[in-house]
Amino acid sequence: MFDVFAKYLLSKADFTPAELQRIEAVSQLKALRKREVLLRAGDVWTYNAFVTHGGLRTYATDAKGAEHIINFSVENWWAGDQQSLASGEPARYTIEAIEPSTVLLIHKQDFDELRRALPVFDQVINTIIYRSLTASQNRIHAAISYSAEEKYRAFLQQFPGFALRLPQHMVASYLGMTTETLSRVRRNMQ
Amino acid sequence: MFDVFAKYLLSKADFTPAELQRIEAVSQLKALRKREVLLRAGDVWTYNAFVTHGGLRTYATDAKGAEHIINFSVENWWAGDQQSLASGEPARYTIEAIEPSTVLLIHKQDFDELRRALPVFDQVINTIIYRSLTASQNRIHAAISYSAEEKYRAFLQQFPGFALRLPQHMVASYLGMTTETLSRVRRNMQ
DNA sequence: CGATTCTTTGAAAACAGTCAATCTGTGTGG
DNA sequence: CCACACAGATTGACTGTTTTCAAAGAATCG
Repeated sequence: MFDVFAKYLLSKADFTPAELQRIEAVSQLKALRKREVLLRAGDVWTYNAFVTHGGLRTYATDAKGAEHIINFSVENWWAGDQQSLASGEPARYTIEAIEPSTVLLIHKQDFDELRRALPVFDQVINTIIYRSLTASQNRIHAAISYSAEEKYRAFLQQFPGFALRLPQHMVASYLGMTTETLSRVRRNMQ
Repeated sequence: MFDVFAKYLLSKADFTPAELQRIEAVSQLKALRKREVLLRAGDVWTYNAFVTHGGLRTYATDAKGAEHIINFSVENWWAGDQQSLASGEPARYTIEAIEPSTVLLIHKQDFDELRRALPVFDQVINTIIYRSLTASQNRIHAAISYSAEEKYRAFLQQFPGFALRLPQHMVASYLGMTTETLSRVRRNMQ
């Protein structure tokens, strides 16, 4: 399981075996069943989580009980509540496994220490954060500019194949529309 | 002008005079008239820009000629096209002064060097990036979950007073609705 | 003051949401 | 293996919201 993360890191930069070992030493693996919750809204989040297998969703629940998916995290990507992690406040989002999944957890303290001690690691994390910022910006752009159909097309293009792994109502929730609307959009596209 | 930035940095962490001097050495100031463009979509962006006075907007123009405001940057905040900066690709967004403004520019190379050489600076920038990520996430949440009125209310709450400095059609564009809709939302709120 | 930009309003059309029913596929227990 | 329950997807009719288009009114700037 750790080797998935090691492979990921090595694809981003050159890590020595000693460095990888140091990272492994503070990593803990956690297997999640389908629908199992990694973080519940209201709890405080103190980890950085890397998804080695499966897929998770991060969502908010509104006053009417409707869920709004803020983010998907599939294998080789990160999950977590950045706000809670940085501020120590209770998380506003719930993170839940969509499929049977495995995540690799590194505690905030260990993580920050790794960044300080290993320049390569710091560099890699930095790049990832920037990429994540860019992705957020693209999503904002889509959300405020596109029609329902354009949003769906952009989603398919950005995550090819991924839509097949997800129930459609989750895609709809991610795109900010109802299941029914997405269903009709799909019909009109054929 | 640089003292605005120095004050900002000192409010975030302790910088020695020598450190501040080193930062000043690679900073260049640029005054912008109202409507003056700092970055035009299609050009490559190679700076980090800090706004010391005034306010800018970052926007995309769609096929129909409509503008969609991705971001506002007022005094004591940052502006730039992260995607272009990181990738070297042409910028997708245009950055333009809403009011007469002053920005402090640090070239990408100098900036990265400052981060490497000055741990305090690196730390501060890191915090800012995380905060920016959190802000993006909040905005995504609002964009996919809220009604027009809720979006406007959230905007007023998040940037109190700022709405007064902006033409309303820009607020509307930022929130992903038409000027007419925002005008009607405001009427119904009274 | 005149020109321009911004805001508001109304009416119609397009779009997306809601509610309720039906259809589909999957998996479980008998 | 079948019957059934269940979750997900689709559809139709209706409602509500937002956009579009056009025009008029207000505010701002040189």
